[in-house]
Amino acid sequence: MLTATLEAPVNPIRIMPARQTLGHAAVSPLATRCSNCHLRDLCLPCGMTGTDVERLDSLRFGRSKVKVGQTLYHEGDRFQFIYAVRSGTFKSSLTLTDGREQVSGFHMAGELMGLDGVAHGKHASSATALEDTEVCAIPYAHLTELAAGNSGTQNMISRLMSREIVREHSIMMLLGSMNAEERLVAFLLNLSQRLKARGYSASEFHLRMTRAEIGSYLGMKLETVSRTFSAFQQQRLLEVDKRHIRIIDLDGLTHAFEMRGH
Amino acid sequence: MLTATLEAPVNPIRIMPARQTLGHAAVSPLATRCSNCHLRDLCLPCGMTGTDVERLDSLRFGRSKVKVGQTLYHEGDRFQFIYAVRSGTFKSSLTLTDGREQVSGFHMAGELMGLDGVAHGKHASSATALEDTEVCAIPYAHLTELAAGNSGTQNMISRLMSREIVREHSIMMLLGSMNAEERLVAFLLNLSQRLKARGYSASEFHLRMTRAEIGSYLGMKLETVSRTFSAFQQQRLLEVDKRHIRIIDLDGLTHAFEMRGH
DNA sequence: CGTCTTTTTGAATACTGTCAATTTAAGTGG
DNA sequence: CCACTTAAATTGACAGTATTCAAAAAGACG
Repeated sequence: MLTATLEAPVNPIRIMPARQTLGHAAVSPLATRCSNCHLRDLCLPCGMTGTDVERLDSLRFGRSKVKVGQTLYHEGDRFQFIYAVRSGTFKSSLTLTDGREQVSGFHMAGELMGLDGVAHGKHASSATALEDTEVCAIPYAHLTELAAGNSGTQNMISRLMSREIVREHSIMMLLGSMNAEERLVAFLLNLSQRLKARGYSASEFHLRMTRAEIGSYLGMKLETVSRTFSAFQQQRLLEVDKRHIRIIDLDGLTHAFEMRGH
Repeated sequence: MLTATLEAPVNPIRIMPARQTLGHAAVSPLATRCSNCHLRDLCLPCGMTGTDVERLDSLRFGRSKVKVGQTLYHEGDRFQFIYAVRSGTFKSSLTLTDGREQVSGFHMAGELMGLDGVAHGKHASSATALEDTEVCAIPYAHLTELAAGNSGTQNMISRLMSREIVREHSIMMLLGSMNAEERLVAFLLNLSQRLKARGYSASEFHLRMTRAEIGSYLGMKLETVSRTFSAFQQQRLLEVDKRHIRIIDLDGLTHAFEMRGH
């Protein structure tokens, strides 16, 4: 049914060298140091002490721009790097045995991708850019070396992984016990919070993903996603214009979300 | 609706000292050493080298018997130990805002519980024994100390956590993209494999959990679980007698499982 | 031996999915 | 730049699956 020629182009991604000689060479490398990064409170260094964060600076890693539609890594690729989103949005996804795609997460600035590759040395999911993006590519081997001599770093890795486990728990809860409306509310409130934490408006934002991708993530069909958006709009809880969302009645939404079990 | 007096008794669990003086004291302590444990290929030491496993023996940890219905730890409890199942079966579960229980996993011999507590220092789920059980209670602080001086141990921890992430991915796939029959087949095949890996029959086994617990885990109602079992029985794929399951037609089941998307 | 839990099954309902048509937006190439 | 093609989103009508409510049977447990 699908014409293969129309698949999103999957070009190889080049990792930029850690140190790119530019006109402003004196400051540019600093930007790739964790301790100075504007995302440091959201990203790898989150929860680390100041001295431990400085130790993190001995990590030398490259940055890479990934254009919309490009794939940063594929399910099954050898696991070498974990990636931190610097800007833009990614989705991660798995391919089902019948070839369909199952979206397993969305990632924005400061969030990590690829931790599922540690288990077997191969990426267990694929990461695709939903808009033009930039990532830090952190060599996992370097990170473990650093952790070997520094328990703060080691604890950070463990905490990050555990956080991922907890995060997935909550998605399991969502998929296992909520109806379509509750799922969509949970999704929107989660997005809203994460955007707020990044300095964006919590009440008005632009979705970077299609209805099909939202549906795949939430375990519902794209038509149901669309219908549920329309229903919320009619109830005056949201204003929806394609991918532009404005939350009108946050309490109403939250209420709809919590009224499971009557 | 529920009478509080009928809740399963939640007695405090006593952790037995690592070294209990018994008649056969000469061999008993060895049983708690990872390198000699009959579960070593499934449990913590899985994938470690021989010398690293021996280093694991410097971990001193206690064992604990947990009776059916008792809870090993509760959601929100301070996180101190990770637990390895020695014998019996556990469920982990979360409590939803409306008070209902969401089962997030089942755990059998050699499997670890509690890794979700690393993230915030509190257990993110509760663990309840589905039959009389025994666990090793491994102090997480000791484990990280050991890992600080031994990269093999550190990698083990990371791998185990990543494995948990991958495992949860597959449950998300299940919940997000399968219908009732497919979910139940996936569940049974998974149980079957895990039992086989532990030396039990892959084709005939006893379920330790109720229909309601299976349903909660698989995102369906207990009645649907029951009906689906009955349907499989009518199709001569299974023999079901309450909790006793016999797989008659493994290929048929597997086929039913893979025929998503026709 | 009676009580309570667990399981099974039926009937009716509700929700989500499927199929299809339409609209709008986005991207491509002349 | 416009015509054309393709993708994304919305909406309706209908079908199908899972849930809800209810009742009964079978175990489990004290």
